[in-house]
Amino acid sequence: MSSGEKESQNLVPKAAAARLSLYLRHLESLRITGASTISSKELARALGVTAAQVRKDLGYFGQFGFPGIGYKIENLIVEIRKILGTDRIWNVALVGYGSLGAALFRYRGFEKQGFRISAIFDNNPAVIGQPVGGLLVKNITALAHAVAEGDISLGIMAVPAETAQEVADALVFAGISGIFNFAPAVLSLPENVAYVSIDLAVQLEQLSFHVKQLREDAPFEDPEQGI
Amino acid sequence: MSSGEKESQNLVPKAAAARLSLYLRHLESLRITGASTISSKELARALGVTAAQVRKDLGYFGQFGFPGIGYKIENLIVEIRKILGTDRIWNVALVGYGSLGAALFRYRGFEKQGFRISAIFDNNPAVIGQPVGGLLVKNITALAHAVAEGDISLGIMAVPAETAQEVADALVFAGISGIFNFAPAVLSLPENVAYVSIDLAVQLEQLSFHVKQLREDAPFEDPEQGI
DNA sequence: TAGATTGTTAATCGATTAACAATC
DNA sequence: TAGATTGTTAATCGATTAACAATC
Repeated sequence: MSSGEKESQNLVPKAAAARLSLYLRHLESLRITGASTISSKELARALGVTAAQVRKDLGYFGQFGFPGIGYKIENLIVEIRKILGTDRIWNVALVGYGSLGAALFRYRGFEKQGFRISAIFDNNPAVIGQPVGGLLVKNITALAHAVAEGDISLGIMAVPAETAQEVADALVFAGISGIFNFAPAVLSLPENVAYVSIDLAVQLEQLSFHVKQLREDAPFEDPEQGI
Repeated sequence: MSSGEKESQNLVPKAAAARLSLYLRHLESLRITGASTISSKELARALGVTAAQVRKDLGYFGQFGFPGIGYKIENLIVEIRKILGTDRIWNVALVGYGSLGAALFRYRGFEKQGFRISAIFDNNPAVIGQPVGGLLVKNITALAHAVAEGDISLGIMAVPAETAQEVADALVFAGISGIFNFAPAVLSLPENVAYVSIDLAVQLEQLSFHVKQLREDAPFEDPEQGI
């Protein structure tokens, strides 16, 4: 508890970090247009947020802009990548090679951002040993060894809810630093393991909730309704 | 602008609605254990939130509990389903039958919550006409007709970023009420169309960011670190 | 220089938590 | 009755927005 130890803790709203990814995505899409600078106002407009928020979000991490000019796109891309940790390659273990796991393995968007699925695991004898894009699906019992060998620090879980906690425990035991979970379950993890979870059904439920809310707020069919 | 028109607008924090889905998920998993009531404290503990938050979240929608007792699980499931709009079947159009689209179609979690993918569309001649689990992949040009015919009100987009906006426009034109988007793009949609978006690469970036933050906050390797 | 735009402080807004009377 | 727990108000906390001096 010496002074300063809590300094770096929670100064950054987590929503700010989430927006950083979206800024990056837009900046990368701008590169091909040949633009070289962008203002917080333009970036905000493209993302549907306020200019003040763009500047504040970036301000949590440093000073990247030029008054009167804006931000240099190439430079900002590099800086945001550093912040997010995608200025490097991350080796990722995929656990669960069902249809979702297979789709995630084939998904091109990951490697574009430096995430390389370098090992695949399952517990199903029918898929263990199967060759997949240059890899072999391994028995989940080989996880710890492969993680250590392959310098793997992230795990993607595409397994049923029933086995989710035990797979998570195995990933933690293997020494993984972060878990991206698709199983519809809350995982208990040690504090030093990072955690992002998506439940696809929950997201669809949110959509139906929003649809319902819109209908309640506009009880009479009025497709051209203004502000 | 007559009085009262804004009443139902934004009394409910959107984070509250998101948690409702998680409460529901946990309650459903409890059913098989035979428990019949649960307190806000127990529910909170299982989800990693505070008991006050559980009560407040539910309080936005009504009074579902019994002082001194807690909530009746069966009853609360029914009520949350009503709130989320999953007390009915939603027909869903899946647009984009690549590997992600195929995985989403096979995903069992959707139908459990009442979402039925009842039509599949693509623009690729190689997959159009292909039979898939009792359906045929249709040409995306048939969207509007099929949506009207099939009482479809939600759309899932599993298409590349490049075509995302035009697919979204087609869904809107076809009269869809909500879009679940997996394309890494910000969509422009009319205000009366609900919208949930997941960018898988963005989620992985968030994970690497959190891993990086944990490492910065604990510069010296200390796997047994306490609170 | 005048116009544009940043970085940052202060003001506002919204969401979470704590506390407790009412109820079973 | 005593103990448990809700629903809700008030207090706290955190995040967003507005404003503006500094800068190019």
